[in-house]
Amino acid sequence: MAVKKTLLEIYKLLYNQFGKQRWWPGETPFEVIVGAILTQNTAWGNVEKAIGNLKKGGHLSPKALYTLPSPKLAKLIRPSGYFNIKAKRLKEFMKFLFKEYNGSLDKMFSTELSELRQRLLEVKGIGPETADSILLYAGNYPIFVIDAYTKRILSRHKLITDGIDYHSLQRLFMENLSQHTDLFNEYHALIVRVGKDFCNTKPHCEECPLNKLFNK
DNA sequence: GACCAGGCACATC
DNA sequence: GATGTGCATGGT
Repeated sequence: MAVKKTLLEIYKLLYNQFGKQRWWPGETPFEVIVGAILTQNTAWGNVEKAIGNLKKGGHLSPKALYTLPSPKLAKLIRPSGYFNIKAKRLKEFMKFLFKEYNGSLDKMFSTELSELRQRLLEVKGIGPETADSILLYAGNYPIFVIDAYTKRILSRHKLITDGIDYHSLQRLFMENLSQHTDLFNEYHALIVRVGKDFCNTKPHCEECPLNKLFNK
């Protein structure tokens, strides 16, 4: 199986089509983390509104968010949906950050990759995708993020079976690509890009640029 | 008005 | 261990 070749071809095609994505859309590592939690099963546009509210109120820093009362937080992030549960999840992360690293992202991100990943997964509300988004896009660790688009696109083009689990798919990418943060960063961003533009819920997309690779 | 979005935890079988 | 369900807003 020429998986390695295929994955690289997909990357090149997407890169030529869309160019550099320069992800994550967020100004600071902390904003990336907040965005990663808020975007769970939610359209990014709604997340931007929520983040805008936090920014406007001066709450978008570890200390500020740590001390912000949950009900107030929930109200501010209302546009991102699931606001009660997400307020709780953000608070869980803040408790973790302050308890384990004294509120310092630098300290947190000086932890070794697999250890930090495991610890993040122990925080209630942080699952595999959120943890990996935080690690890759806020912490610059070389880890590949899998999301709904990744599964949908590969499955539409019959490269994977539908029920594949997160870590199997993550292994597929990571074992067949060079372990570079920049590559993982761009690749996932490009997948989201082509996903948003072409591979949405409408069953088939004739215009999908990836059709070129897989004899339609 | 239905359907969906860059998940996750928890209940139930 | 697999499958189902609640969480909620805003855009198409």
